[in-house]
Amino acid sequence: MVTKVLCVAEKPSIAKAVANHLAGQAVQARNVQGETYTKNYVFQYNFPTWGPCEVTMTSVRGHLMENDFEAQYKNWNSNDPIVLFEARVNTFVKEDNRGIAQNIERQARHAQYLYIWTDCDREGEHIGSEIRDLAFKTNQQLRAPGRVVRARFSNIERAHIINAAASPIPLDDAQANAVSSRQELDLRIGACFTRNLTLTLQSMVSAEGERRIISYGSCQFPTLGFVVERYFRVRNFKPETFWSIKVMHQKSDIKVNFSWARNHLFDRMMVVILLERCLAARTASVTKVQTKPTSKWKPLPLTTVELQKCGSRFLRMDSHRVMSIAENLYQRGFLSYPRTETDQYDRGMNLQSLVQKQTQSQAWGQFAQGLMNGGFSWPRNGRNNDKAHPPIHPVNFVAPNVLNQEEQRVYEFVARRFLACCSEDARGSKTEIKILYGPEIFTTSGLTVLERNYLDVYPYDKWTSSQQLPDFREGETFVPTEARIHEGRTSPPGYLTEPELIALMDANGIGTDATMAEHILTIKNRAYVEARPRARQPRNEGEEGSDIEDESADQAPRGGRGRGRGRGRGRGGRGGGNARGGGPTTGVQEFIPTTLGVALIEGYENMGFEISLAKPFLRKEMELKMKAICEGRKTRAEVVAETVDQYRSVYVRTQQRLYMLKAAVQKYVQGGG
DNA sequence: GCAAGGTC
Repeated sequence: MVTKVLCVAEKPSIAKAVANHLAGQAVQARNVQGETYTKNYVFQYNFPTWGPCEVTMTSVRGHLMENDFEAQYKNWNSNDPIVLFEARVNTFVKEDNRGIAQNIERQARHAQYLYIWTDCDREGEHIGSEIRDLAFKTNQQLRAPGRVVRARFSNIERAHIINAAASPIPLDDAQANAVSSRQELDLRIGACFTRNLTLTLQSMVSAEGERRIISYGSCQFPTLGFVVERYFRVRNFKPETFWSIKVMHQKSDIKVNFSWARNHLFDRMMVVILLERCLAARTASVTKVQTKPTSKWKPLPLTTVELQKCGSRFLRMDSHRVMSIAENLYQRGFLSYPRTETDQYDRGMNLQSLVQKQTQSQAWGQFAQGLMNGGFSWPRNGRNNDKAHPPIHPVNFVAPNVLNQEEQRVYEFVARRFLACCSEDARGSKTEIKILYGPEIFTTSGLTVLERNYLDVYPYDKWTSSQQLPDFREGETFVPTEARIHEGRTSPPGYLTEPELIALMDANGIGTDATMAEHILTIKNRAYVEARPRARQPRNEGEEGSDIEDESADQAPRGGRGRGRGRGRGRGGRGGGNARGGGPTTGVQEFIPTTLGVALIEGYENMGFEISLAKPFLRKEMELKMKAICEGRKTRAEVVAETVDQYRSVYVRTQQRLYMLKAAVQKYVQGGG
């Protein structure tokens, strides 16, 4: 009797790729009854572990199962929401997964082995356990040891897949349990708090005929919290005046501006005294002239988070839009899988063949050809590897006329980013000049770009030569042409932009690559925040904490706009901001909380619990607990029990201080702002 | 009518 193996992948694209690799040719797809996307692939394969086998390769579409409370808890009004911490939760096949579940049950019936090919991450492990449990229903034999295995793979290169097929490993129940504990907790906590908030506040915040839902979730609330926190930092900002010394020297018809090593001081008298000492010294002396090579590093391989941030910055698309377009391009076979945390390419990947495909392009084909002719350089390695997917890259060339405008922009960005990753860093030469003027040090620097390299294909990065510096020699002295005091004012931070919000979520573990854009959409849809295009230049990257900007005269009036106008709509549309007299927008969205959003966060904050529902710590704690389950330090039951206790206690105390939440809503929403 | 996580 021939040995039969059932292979199941997490998504149709993986099933197809793996089947073709193992079969060594394109395998004819067999339709699954009533299914549009899921196919079965039947072929022969000689597994080193089991010998020649008849293989059926199929797939699911993510999680198969759904959790919900028992029927008696469905009615919001007949139960106190607190019962949801204890209520029985049932797990069942999701409505639109029935066909897929049946397919697995049918195919498993005669299989000797079940080979799971879900992604190698926690969720993948859990999906694998769902598939296994379904297969057990029709085939008890599979319960014997060694009959259910999984593949360890992190990309779909042929050699890698063949290798994975040769070395099956067991499914990791600990990881699956970690996920199922998170599912149960998110459901209980989310449903309990959401029902309570909605039942308590709905009448206060809904317009006539409207029945607004006020939801709580372990991801959406911290996301809102970030927006509100920044909003208050902008509002509470008090500008301060500072002073600095600016030195200019004209030499060989070039005006050179030197900047003060102390940057600036908040004490004008002190600056006056220091300037006087400089002037008293009359001459400045050059203490250092150094020219050395410098480079601008090429970008890292593209992750989902980075794609979303760049979408906001360069493509004028919000994160949700970018993701749906990338998803579409993936399904049409143009881009690789768009949900990945990985910013390293596996050494075994044949990147040159991917570069080769891009030589067809009118726009960047020539650059790609240059890489083929010896310009190729292996991409840098970032710090992340989810062991499930490679960085986002173009898998096939597509002509622009096949795509609509937005698709073109996304495809072009991914392609250019990929080619930039495969190029050399840009090279330049940097000159630093340091002078001593009286007791004070001033510096200036100049940059000459020598080789643009990756910059030629990646216009999203800017690096340009500065003005040529005149010749200065160490020890040389001169009388500066001009030395004066400059007055500036600190300016408030801007409202939170979408790339900043995504960066905060990423850094705090709020949501995943696949869900961050959805959480942002949720807080928009719940009317907790409003988004509008920012009408000014983006702030310097990585300076989120810096409130200092030069040139007070050039400040846009970003602060003191008063509190958000709450439920009022119609503030969208372009050019909503008034900075710089309605100047051009940058395409970056900024978020402002509505009165409701502020009230929710402030209401909970005012309750003064040691753990805040609006801050990311609870989510981080959950992450740690999941890790504990994965490492065998805790059981699923322990984690669920202790977390439920923790939240129940928060919930009970919330009820005692519900008046605070109502007061905050009263103040912000009904008080008219 | 609730969450967050997969996936289309």
